[in-house]
Formats: sequence, C-alpha cells, structure tokens
Amino acid sequence: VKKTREETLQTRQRIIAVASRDFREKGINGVGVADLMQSAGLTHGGFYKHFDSKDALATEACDAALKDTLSELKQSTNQVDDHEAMQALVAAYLSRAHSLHPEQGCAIAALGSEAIRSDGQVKKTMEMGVENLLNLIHSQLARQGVRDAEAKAHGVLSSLVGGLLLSRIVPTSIQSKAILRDTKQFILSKL
Amino acid sequence: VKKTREETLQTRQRIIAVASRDFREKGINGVGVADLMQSAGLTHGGFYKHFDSKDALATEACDAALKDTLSELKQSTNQVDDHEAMQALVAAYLSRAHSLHPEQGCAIAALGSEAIRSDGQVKKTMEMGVENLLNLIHSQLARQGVRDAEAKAHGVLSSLVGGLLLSRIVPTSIQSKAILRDTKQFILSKL
DNA sequence: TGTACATCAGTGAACGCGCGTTCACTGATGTAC
DNA sequence: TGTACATCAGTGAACGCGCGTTCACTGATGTAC
Repeated sequence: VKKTREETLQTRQRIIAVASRDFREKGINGVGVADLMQSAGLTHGGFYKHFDSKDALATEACDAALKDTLSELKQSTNQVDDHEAMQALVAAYLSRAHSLHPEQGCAIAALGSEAIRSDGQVKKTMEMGVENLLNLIHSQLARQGVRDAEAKAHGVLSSLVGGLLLSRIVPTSIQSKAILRDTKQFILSKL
Repeated sequence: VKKTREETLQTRQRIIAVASRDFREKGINGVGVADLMQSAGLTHGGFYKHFDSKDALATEACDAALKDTLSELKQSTNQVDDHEAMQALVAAYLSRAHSLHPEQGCAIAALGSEAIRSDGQVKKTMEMGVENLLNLIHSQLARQGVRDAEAKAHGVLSSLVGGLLLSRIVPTSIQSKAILRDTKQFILSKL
C-alpha cells in the first residue's frame, strides 16, 4: 500500500517521535522495533523502509531529543531578563516535571550511561548534545558577566545532569524535591 | 564435581567480583550470564547453584560496587586533615583514573540511567548507595563546619556524578580533563 | 488529459541468533553410623 | 577411624522466548508516453 510522499515523511517523523520518547523512558535496549512500530500505528515489517537499522533510528531519536531539550532551555532564558536567565534555565532543567518525565526530557540524563557504551553515531550525537548545552550555558553566563564562564559552564552542566539523575534515583518525593531544590541553590550560589 | 564449602564461597565471591566489574563496564544488559561465568572460569550451567537469577546477581554486584566506592572515598578522606578532607574526596571522585575506569568506579555514574528503570532489588540497592554517599559527604561537610551541610551535600553529589558522567561522554581527553578540573573547582568554590 | 507501467510504503510470516533458564549427569565432599 | 550413602558444585546440552532483520506480496501512488 504505497503512500503519498508527504504521508511517508509524516510516518517517518512519527516513528522518530515515538522512539525519542520511548527510548528515553525505557532505554534503547528496553524498546523493540516491533513495539515502536506498533506505538506508531504500523506493523514492524515496514520499519526498514524508513531506517537502515535500529541504531540508525536511535541516532535520529537522540538527536531529536537533544534538540528539543536545547530549544526548550533556550526558550526558558528568552522569557526573562538577562540577569535572571541562568536562574530560569536552572529552574527549568531541575524542575519537578523534568524529574518525573524522563521521556520528555534531557537525553543525557536519561540515556547517558547507555550512550557512553554505544559506539557509533549515537555516541557522536550525544557528544554534540553535550557540546551544544555547554555552549548555551557558557554564552548565557558570559552575557551575564560571570567570570570564567567556560569553566563555570562545565560545573553548571555537571550539577544539572547529576542533580536530575539523583532526583530520579531517590525513592521518595521528599528526597527528590530536596535534591532538586538544593542543587538549584548550589549552582546559583556565588556564580 | 562437588567443591569444598570454602571453595564454593570463593567461587560465589569471584562471580560477584567479575559481575561487578563487567556490569559497570558494559551495562547489566550488555553482559550475559554465560560471559560472566566464563570470565570467572566456569561454565554457564552452574550459575544457578549460586544465584536465583541474573537480577539477583546484579543486585549483589551493585551492592559490592557501591560499598567499594564508599569505602574508597572514606579512605581518601581519612588520609588527610579534616579541613582538606572534602577536597581529597572530590579529587578522588573526579580523578582522571575514575573517569577512564567505569568498571572500577561509582556504580551510580556507570549504571545510573539503567538503575532508574530497573524495578526491584537493583533499584533499592542504588537508592541505598546514593543515601550512603550523601551521608558520607554530609558528615564530612558538617565536620568541617560548613553551613547547611545537608543541602550542600546534595549539590556536591550532583556535581560529582554529573561531572564524572560528562567527562566520559565527551570525545577528547582535553575536554574530559577540563570537565573534571572545572567541576572540582566549581564544587570546592561553593563550600 | 488519459492510460499503462514502475515504484515503493506497508503487511505479516519467517529466519537466525543470543540469552536466561532448566535439566540429567558426574564425581568429589560431607555426613551418619 | 573407617565405610556407605547423601549431597551438591560444576558440566554441557537443550529449551523457549524475544528481538533485529529479511522477504514475498499487495495495492495505491507517481511517472512516462
């Protein structure tokens, strides 16, 4: 059943969107091609009409996820004055919503340890994601006149990623919220 | 070929040691029972004489890994004066060696995102590991007279885990070292 | 514009492989007398 | 202490299942005239 060129493109985008969400939620190894295709309203056989392999999809899905996160963080800084921008970014990243919804959040926190081991395009994509986030934070700090902005950006991103990860590991919501709150405060103190 | 009680115990410990290392290196999903048994010098069939399931082993392996890390960090603080203890702990955690050797390092950084999704004993073990590390950092900060030691401990551990993770993702050793150095500096400047 | 043919998105069965787990068996250890 | 039996760590084949991938087929779309 051949489809319109536009329909085909939409289907492809739909698969990527589903994968981007499900991979972050359950890990790349935790979701099968058949699962993804079913979630996208298709059968598994057609998968390879859109992607060369599961790994190729994983690459695109990670890329999409990282770009989403980057643009959301950018947006959070654009809505406030420069001197509040970093505060807004940190609050957005270390929000309770972000902690509760890995499937919509930062791929570095959701797939970081998996990405370290993967050895191909997925790894490269993650590297680029880290670099882009560092650049965003760096330029934002520089704009606010923070000294040693590049070095500080390293510290900020480390704290963000680690804080989000820990807030998801810890068993109670009390502890989770405390980690988010305290890590936010930690980052923003004496920037 | 039945073995001595002592030999049996040693074999069991050997399997845990191998698993603890290999799981951290390749992820729990990335290593098979047969692989582990071979690394331990055995055939796969005997595995279930020692453990109920792969998951049961994963739990013990994570527990062992976390305890190792905790005691190593404790040791790093014991070798210096109180006022240098936190600096020593941070330097030990964010060392180049730790970044290069996940298989011997902190299980939270190595298996964090996998642990968040696992739903049984492994998750519980990781929770306990986080709590123990937080307690260590907290008590150390308190001993040094740092104010809001518990809140600061949250920030410190977030930065440690995130910094280590990022240092492993980034592609060049230059960038990796920069992240380690800057995150160390970032943490210590906030205390 | 209409027609005939080639293309190709999607289907569903099937393949091949790896992995966690089970099982019958072996033979040295531990135990009961 | 010595002997007979039960236990059980370890072996290697086998099972069952899931998963990534392939393939023959379908029928609507796109294209060439």
